Amino acid sequence: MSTRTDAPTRREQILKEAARLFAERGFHGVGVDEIGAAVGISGPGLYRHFPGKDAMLAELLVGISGQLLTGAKQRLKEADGVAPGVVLDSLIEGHIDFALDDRPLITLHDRELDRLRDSDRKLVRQLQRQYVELWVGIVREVYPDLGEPAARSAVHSVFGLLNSTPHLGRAGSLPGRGATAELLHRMARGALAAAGA
Amino acid sequence: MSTRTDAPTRREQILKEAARLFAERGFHGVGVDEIGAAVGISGPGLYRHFPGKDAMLAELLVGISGQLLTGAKQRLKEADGVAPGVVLDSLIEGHIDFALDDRPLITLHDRELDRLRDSDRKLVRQLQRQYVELWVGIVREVYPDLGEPAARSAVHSVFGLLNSTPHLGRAGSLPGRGATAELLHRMARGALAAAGA
DNA sequence: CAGGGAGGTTAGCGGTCGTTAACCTGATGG
DNA sequence: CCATCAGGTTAACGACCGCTAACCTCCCTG
Repeated sequence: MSTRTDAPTRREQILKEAARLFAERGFHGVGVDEIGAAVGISGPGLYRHFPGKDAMLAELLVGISGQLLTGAKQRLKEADGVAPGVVLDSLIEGHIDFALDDRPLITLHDRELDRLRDSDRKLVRQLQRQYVELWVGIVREVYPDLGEPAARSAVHSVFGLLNSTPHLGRAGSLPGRGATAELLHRMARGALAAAGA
Repeated sequence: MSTRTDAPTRREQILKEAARLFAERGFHGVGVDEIGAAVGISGPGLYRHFPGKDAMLAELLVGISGQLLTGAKQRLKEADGVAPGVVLDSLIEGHIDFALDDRPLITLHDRELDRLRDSDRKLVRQLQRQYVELWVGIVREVYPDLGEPAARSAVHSVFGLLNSTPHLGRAGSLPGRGATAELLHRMARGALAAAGA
């Protein structure tokens, strides 16, 4: 499992705060001085850790896409031979965990992609595409009547459903993390079941 | 019905192009010169039609929220006495029409709200809240076992599902508008049915 | 036919923002 | 004990951007 207990490095602090600020006010809406202030240093001090503001966004987005993909691949590998429906449940669970634990990153994920340099954007798009195709494969195993274009549309729509977590009461008005996760899971399965008919 | 056939006014041209540009590159990522160029005039000419860049965004967001709400109220009124399931279908259909016909606006809707002046933002939030509550009421009629917080979460998630249209192949890779609308509709019903169990 | 408003134009101001330059400081290791 | 270097600091530059000023040109109307 290797859950980290060490103190976060300065670089990680910066990335975390930058993600939060970018998600709140948009990439262009946040100045480097604000990011610096959020970690207790001021403005240009950030350039000791990153070559520029763009690089922070790039590292965040590549990191998100890579994490989602490798997590899914891991779950795929661990569940070898089990029923495809169970594998699908595992994928859904992984995505929900991510959406609930890293809301700012989920927000950035589909909001600021176009602010990247061409090469970075291509990389992120490629990782995203792999992730989608992995889902499409499993979904079509569970619902063989679903054509490939329809399955892809359905998967994107389920992502929309699962990524709605930032809109669910910023305050603690929602009925606890576990119940929310379970509700989202049921809805995702219900949506996919309805798609495959 | 009053479907418009007249030529769009300059103001409407500007709003449409501004919506597209804001959705593509973010509010802060678009300059007034670009908006002007998109309608064939240049930069400061926009100030003959709007008091500022903020005002364009405000009018767009208030317009979206208002249109969604009044459309839903209309559907509610027309369907008086019919089964709540049918009313829910009508709400879903209205939302899908909007999401498919005005993708840039749907994108702006949940992306640039925080760039508004306080008063405008409050207004938009109020319209959005009314829209959500209207849905929650109908959903709870159809699925009486659903508690109010769960119903609200479910509604937000269904919005996430329906608003995923911008992510469905920008090119014509998706299987036609009618089929897409039908798929989204089925998935929304499936998700809600799964939530209410 | 005068004139005035609607709807453009270009020039330019003021502020903000990303980035660089130059400098400082405390820990670290030979 | 001195050299080095990681990790800060402030000052300032250059570009960009929203907006205003000043001006021009139709078109419509009394």
